[in-house]
Parts: sequence; C-alpha cells; structure tokens
Amino acid sequence: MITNMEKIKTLLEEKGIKPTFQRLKILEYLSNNLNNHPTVEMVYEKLLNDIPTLSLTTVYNTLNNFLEKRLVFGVTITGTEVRYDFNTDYHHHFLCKKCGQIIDIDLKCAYAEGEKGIISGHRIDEIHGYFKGICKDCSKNVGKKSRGRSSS
Amino acid sequence: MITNMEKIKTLLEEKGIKPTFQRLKILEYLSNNLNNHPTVEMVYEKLLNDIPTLSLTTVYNTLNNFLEKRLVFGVTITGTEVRYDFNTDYHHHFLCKKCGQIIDIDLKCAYAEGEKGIISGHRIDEIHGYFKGICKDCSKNVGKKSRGRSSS
DNA sequence: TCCATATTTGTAATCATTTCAAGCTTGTAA
DNA sequence: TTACAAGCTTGAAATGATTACAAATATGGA
Ligand SMILES: [Mn+2]
Ligand SMILES: [Mn+2]
Ligand SMILES: [Zn+2]
Ligand SMILES: [Zn+2]
Repeated sequence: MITNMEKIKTLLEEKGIKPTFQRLKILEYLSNNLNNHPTVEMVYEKLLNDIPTLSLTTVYNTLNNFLEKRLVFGVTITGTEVRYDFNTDYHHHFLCKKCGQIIDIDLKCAYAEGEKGIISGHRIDEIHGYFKGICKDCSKNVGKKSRGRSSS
Repeated sequence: MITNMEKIKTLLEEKGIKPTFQRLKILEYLSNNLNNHPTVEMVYEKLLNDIPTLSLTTVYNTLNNFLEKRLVFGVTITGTEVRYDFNTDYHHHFLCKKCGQIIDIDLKCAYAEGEKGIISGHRIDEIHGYFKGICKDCSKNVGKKSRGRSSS
C-alpha cells in the first residue's frame, strides 16, 4: 500500500520540487490540517517538534515555493497574514471577525468551476471568494468567552 | 448647488462621524480616486500637500474608523497591505501580479446583490470576490517595461 | 473664561515578511 | 574517493505595514 508520505513525495516531484525532508514535512502538515488554514507561524511551531533545527525562513521559502507552483492556495482574507490551504480545489472561505477562525464554504458560483480564462481582457490565474462576519458558534455564544483569538 | 465637499460632509454626519478637516480631506481623496484603490501611504503622501501637519497615524485611525462604519471598503487582495475603496456597492476586483494595479470587475454573481444574511449558519457582513492574474495591458506588453510596481 | 472631551500628532513598539550571506548537502565528474 | 558546483537551509538583520501610547491641540458648552 502507498503511505501518505509517499503521496506527498509524489506531489512534490510532479511539480518539479525536490522532496527534501523539510518540504515533505511542511506539505504533510498542511495536508493534515485542511480545516485550520494555518499561518506560517503555526506550521513552524508545530514542526519544531520534528525538526528542532528548522528555520522560520525555510518555512517562508518553502510556502512561497509551493504557492508559485500552485501546490497550495494562499488565503489573504485577514489582510495581515497569509494562511495556507492544501485544498486547491476552488472553494469559498468565511472569516469570523470574533473568533478569527477561517471556515470552508461550499457553494455554487459561476466562476467557481475552474472557469479561469479571460475576464474583461485580463488573464485570470486565481479566483478568491471570501465572506466575513460572525460564525455560527460565536452568534450563539453572545457575551460568552470566545474560544479563539479576537479581532475586535 | 451642492458642492462635492458638502456631500462628503453629509456622508460623515450620516454615520455619526464628526466632519473634521482631516476626515473630510481623506474621504474626499478616496471619492476622487475610485479607480486607484489607494493604500494608506498613498492617501498620506497626497494629502501632505494640503495638510503639511498631517500624521500617518491620523490616516490609519481615520481609515479604520471609516471601515468600521462601513463608509469605505477594505480590499486585502495583496495580503500585505489594505487598499481602500470609496465604492461600497458590491463589485469584484482584479489584481495584476505584474504591474500591481487593482481593477474593478463588474459581473453577475449570486452573492453580489446585497444578499448578505446567513450562509451555513454564519452571519455574513462582508462579501469579497477577487481575481489575480495578468492584466490586459501587461499581457500585451510582454517583455516591455511595466508602468507600475512589480510583484514578481 | 475654564474645563471636559474628542482629535491629532510623533515616537516607539509590534508583527509579518524578505534579504542576505554563510554553512550544509548532494550529485557527479575527475 | 575526492573535489566541486549547485541547490538547500539557516540565523541575523532589514524592511514594511500597522498599532500602541502618551503628549499636544482643538472644540464646544457651562
Ligand atoms: Mn479552505
Ligand atoms: Mn473597487
Ligand atoms: Zn467565531
Ligand atoms: Zn498589469
């Protein structure tokens, strides 16, 4: 049988990226955290356990490399940090302005189905659809302590 | 007849914002630069001519105030800076990865027409639709000097 | 006028990201 | 096997955007 790590390695090789230990671990981490949309810092902190010598610069370099090769998707919804998404199938996102979590939103959208091509003469490479508001949980727990970061 | 400045003043008062000189000038600048989607720095630099004592902090404070009151719309497409849009009617944006300019895109979208309300149980306050790619001009002028900033 | 309050300002701090140069690996050719 | 070049990784310093903070200034009544 094929291990998950072998699949990760294949993904890198398909994009012409040499599968170094650091790159494998970073991509593996993203693949195991599809719902977190982690920041650079989150990737770095978690992987320090596995790779005590890991450099934050390497995480930045690697993630930028992955972005360029379209191996991951960059979510810039907060405006202050990039969050990384292993799921490159087009989908919308929702940012809760109270607890800060980013949630996947699946909905039909005319431009969602790989329809890239040309719009108004401009060549389209990436499509981003975002919503901001208050999430289901935070709407319920009004006045109660939120379980994540606050952005207010 | 009603001057443009009087309209700007009314907009501020309607949102309960005291129309100080700085605030009037900042909102006026945004209203005259609908197609630029200016950065904080651009607003600051231009207004220094009119208000030599202007502080960058005031521009930040004022624009954050305008954002909270929904007087302007924040475009976070680049991931590294907020760009401000006087046009709060819902519309999509396009970022050229070559020259860096942000262009308005008008197109029909199921979620574009003030349909905020609830999605998947989450309360929606803001809707953002972005595209990234290479703009019409930059596609033409391959190899030629671009007329704006480069992001590559 | 005097005072309370809101606003503006300048500086310093913070936070994310990039730059850069030095050290480390790895593959390959002598 | 040794030697070297190319690619990778690392840590420190630099950059850029934004926020925190406290002092200075303006405003609008009592
Ligand atoms: Mn996602
Ligand atoms: Mn716009
Ligand atoms: Zn929430
Ligand atoms: Zn362009």
